[in-house]
Amino acid sequence: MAAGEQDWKPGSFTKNFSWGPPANGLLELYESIRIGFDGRMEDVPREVFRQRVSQSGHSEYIPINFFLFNKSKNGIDHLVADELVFQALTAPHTINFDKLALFALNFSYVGRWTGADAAQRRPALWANKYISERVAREFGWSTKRISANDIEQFVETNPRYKAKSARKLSTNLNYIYEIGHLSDFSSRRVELWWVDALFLALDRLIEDRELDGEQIEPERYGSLLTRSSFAQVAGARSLEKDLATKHLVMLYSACGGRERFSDEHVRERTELTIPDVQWFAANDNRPQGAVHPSNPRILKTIPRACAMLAKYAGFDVIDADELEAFDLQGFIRVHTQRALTRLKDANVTPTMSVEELMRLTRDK
DNA sequence: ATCGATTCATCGCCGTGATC
DNA sequence: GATCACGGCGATGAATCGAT
Repeated sequence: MAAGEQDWKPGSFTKNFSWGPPANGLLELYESIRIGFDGRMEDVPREVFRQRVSQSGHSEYIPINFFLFNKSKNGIDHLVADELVFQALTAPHTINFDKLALFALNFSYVGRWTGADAAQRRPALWANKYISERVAREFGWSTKRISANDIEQFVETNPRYKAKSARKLSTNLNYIYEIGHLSDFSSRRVELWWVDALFLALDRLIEDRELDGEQIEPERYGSLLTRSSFAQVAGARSLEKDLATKHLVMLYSACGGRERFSDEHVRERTELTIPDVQWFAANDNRPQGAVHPSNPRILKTIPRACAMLAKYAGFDVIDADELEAFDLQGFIRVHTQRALTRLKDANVTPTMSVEELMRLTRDK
């Protein structure tokens, strides 16, 4: 397995996907996922997905071989319902989805299926390395310097690249980066797509380890993420992102990792973690938002059932209606006001030490 | 184990539209 | 109006499947 796994092969990426008008971004992918999963957050047999998608007149190979995660369940190939699928099924199509999808492509963990060769488990290492080595390290996320020619030059000069030509792959990759707004990756702020990407990365890393029969304990989620290329390919780095990472990994494990999409698991987990909680089976299946009190930009959409677990992990939960019109500035205002009131109530005096002050503001 | 059928990755050609 | 780059399309041959 060793040799072939490191090879860079274009795979179906030289085949075009019919993205439609550039202004659509990755809408075609978004729709393919919705059709392929038939709107349900459950793993779907690869064969069923393919049939649904090809019947609807969309191409299949690019979604299933580059953007989604494959694994065998009871001997049948399945596509895994993970964070990317969750976003496609529960949120309208926006550039947030496109950027999350670009992350998935660049992160490049798509699992295994029958007939796939070893290299296909990481099908776009050329993109992964182009981003981490050239765009991040050399260009410092100055994305204007990305071009089909530059990609071609990068790929062609790498000894790991195994194909006759690199032109088609390069123009296709550059095209996707453009319509999917890779340029926004230069932001150092914590943004919605980045938060989702972190969850997606953990979903994929954990699944990938599982393919080799390795179960990752929740305590190791953080280091699993750190050792991966997540931080290199998820846009420009910053202290804000580093700080947010800790909170989000905690939220991820609090909600049960990949089990967060199973209401049954979440229910059991909630009853186990918070014994005296009242469980409500909600009719509303729109997701909710978990916001971290330290920074309202740390906003993660989660399955409705996870609300209690998110609160337990120290997040505030906002409802679907609120979420749709989430006003970041307003949220900050309200929270600052509350914090000031708390300080006043706590009789803050000018003679307090920094430590005392910190203790007061840190509570909850 | 064999061999035709099917699926797949790769490549090159073509029409289109942009540019000078 | 010549040239070029683009993505779409489909030909090609290799890999794999599955019926026997």
